Amino acid sequence: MAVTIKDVAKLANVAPSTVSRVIANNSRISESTKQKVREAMKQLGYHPNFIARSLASQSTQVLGLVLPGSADTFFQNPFFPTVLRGLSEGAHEKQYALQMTTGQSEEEIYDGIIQMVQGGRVDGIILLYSKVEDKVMMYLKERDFPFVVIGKPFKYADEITHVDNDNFRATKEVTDHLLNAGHDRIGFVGGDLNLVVTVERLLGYEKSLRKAGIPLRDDYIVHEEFLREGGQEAVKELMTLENPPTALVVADDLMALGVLNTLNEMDIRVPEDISIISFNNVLLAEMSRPPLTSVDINIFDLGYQAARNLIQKIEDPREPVKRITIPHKIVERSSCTDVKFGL
Amino acid sequence: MAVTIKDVAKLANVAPSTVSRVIANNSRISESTKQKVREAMKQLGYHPNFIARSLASQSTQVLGLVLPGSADTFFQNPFFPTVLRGLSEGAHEKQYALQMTTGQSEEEIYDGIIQMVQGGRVDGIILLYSKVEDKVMMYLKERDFPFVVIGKPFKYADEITHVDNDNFRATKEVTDHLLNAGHDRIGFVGGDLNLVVTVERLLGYEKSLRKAGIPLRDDYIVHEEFLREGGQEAVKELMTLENPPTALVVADDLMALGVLNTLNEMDIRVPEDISIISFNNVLLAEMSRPPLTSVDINIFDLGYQAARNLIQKIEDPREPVKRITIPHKIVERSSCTDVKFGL
DNA sequence: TTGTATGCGTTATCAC
DNA sequence: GTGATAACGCATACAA
Repeated sequence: MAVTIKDVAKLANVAPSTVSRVIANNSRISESTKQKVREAMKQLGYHPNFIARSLASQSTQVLGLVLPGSADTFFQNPFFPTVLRGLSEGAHEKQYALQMTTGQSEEEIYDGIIQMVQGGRVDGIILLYSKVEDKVMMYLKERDFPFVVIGKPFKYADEITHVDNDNFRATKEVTDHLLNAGHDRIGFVGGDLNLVVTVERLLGYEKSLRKAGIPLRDDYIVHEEFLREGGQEAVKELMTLENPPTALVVADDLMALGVLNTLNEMDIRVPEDISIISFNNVLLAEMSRPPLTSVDINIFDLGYQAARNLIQKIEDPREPVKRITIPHKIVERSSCTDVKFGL
Repeated sequence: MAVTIKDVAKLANVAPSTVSRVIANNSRISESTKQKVREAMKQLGYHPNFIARSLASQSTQVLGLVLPGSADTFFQNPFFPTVLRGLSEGAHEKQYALQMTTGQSEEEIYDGIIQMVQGGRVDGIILLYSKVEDKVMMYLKERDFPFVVIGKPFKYADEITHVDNDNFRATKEVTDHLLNAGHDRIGFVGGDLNLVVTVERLLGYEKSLRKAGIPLRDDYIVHEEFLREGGQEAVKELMTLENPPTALVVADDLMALGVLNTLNEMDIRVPEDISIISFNNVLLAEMSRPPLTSVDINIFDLGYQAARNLIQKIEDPREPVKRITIPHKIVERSSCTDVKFGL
């Protein structure tokens, strides 16, 4: 087997417990023995066994990641890698590792979480999504297990620590932005209505229009998976209305890319014929034609803060419930323009 | 504390070891006691403690993931989520979890690996890249720790289990394809030369040309990070040569998207003025304008097979070293065309 | 078929 | 300051 704390103890002529204290850098150990023990560790190439340590200390230094059930599509979205990078950095800073489970069905995923939690595999959990009805969230909440949500919990938002943008306000600002540019026929292309983020964005859009005294039109609102398939149809319908919109608020850059392609096929020019503004500001937004005006929601920070706050909560259970709001910012590119001619 | 094997034993009126055997579904336990024990487990809401189990059985059911040092850019590439999905599915099928470590520097990453391995956190490791000189790989090889490489190891390729495409052949085919379409001025836009995949692809490209009797031109070969920044410059230089290429082999869809944008700015039309063929066939290839002809390398399978083969090796150490080659396929879209006019 | 006893490699609670 | 020793929760060799 590998070299253990006992081997080190023997070589250094001390008790195993002393070695353990040296590892923890306990202050009541004399510098001289610390040196002696460390020397022995180096000599033997000792590395502490995390599993044993976890068992004894009842903590694993691992954070569990829960991906949405539709992981296949979630993985496709550039949102994922970026938030993961943020999580990864936040975790790494505090010496935590990240662990993921996945499953084909909601049920499998749920079981995976239970195993993670009850099996003691992780010290805390990060939910990478927020659904309208979520079993997992309720389970964790009831068990009082440390977790944070990226996004806004549908229920009990003030009882659950979460990291989110102010999506309502962001979408309102974006819609105002279009309004100010002279648009008054503004459509909304959103994603899955089971996701809280979609709902929030839709509400912000509606709020803006309502405030401007513009009546909401159901046929201006479309919801699709971000993948191209369905999007095509929806956009075509939207644009063949009698009075099609002159501007579109699109919930996601990837969706916007699909919209862009459909419009291109229909020979509708962006931004001359229609303005588009989307969300997330991923690399794609920069690389599309035309480059997309997009709301930068600081995806990296969403992950980074989620990790940090979870770790705080793990290390001090008295840490209060928090809502961390990550700022957003509209990044202007070339997919939006003022209305130049009366319509 | 949580409910343990002892509590279950007590309730079911058996010894703890019997409960343990029921969990393992040991065949020498009578059906009746199995039922009895399972009933008790259900009643108490028992879940086995993975940490304790890991310590006792010296196995964690966790696979470690090692990302390339430049994780920031790696994360951006759609390759990553897809391979992760494959890994995730392969692991999940056999009830393994995935764990990642990251670090800012090569040194930090290396330390992370050591901790994973020596700390007993994982049963095996998957290297998500293959660099020309790699400390981590050498470390794992020397220690004889179970691991697989996604990509082709630069050294000892026949002593290290790895999952890869035949990138040499694929690039040769692709170049042949352009040759057959009448192109004879074909450029190559590749990525980081420290990555084995880049080298392999470059060699395939050269082989094809050499075989066709076309002299290699240094000024037709360009290497850039896939991110747009540098790519712009390189492509501009390439296209302002006296006799610019009429076709480009691009190492990656994301790079190709950058190339497409640069060409668009220069008013060079694809495929009318220049043909482009790239690799990976990620979602982007489909959504770009024009849609890219791209080599589908079955990224998902790379991950899936890597996970499966690693698990095999973990569960049976006598498993021989293997080289798994994942097939590729050219997916024709609209970025390539025959040379119609003499040049 | 089932029970007993020991070990997995640490941490932590006592003593001294 | 340092050393025994008992957990931590489970698996398994050995008995019965």
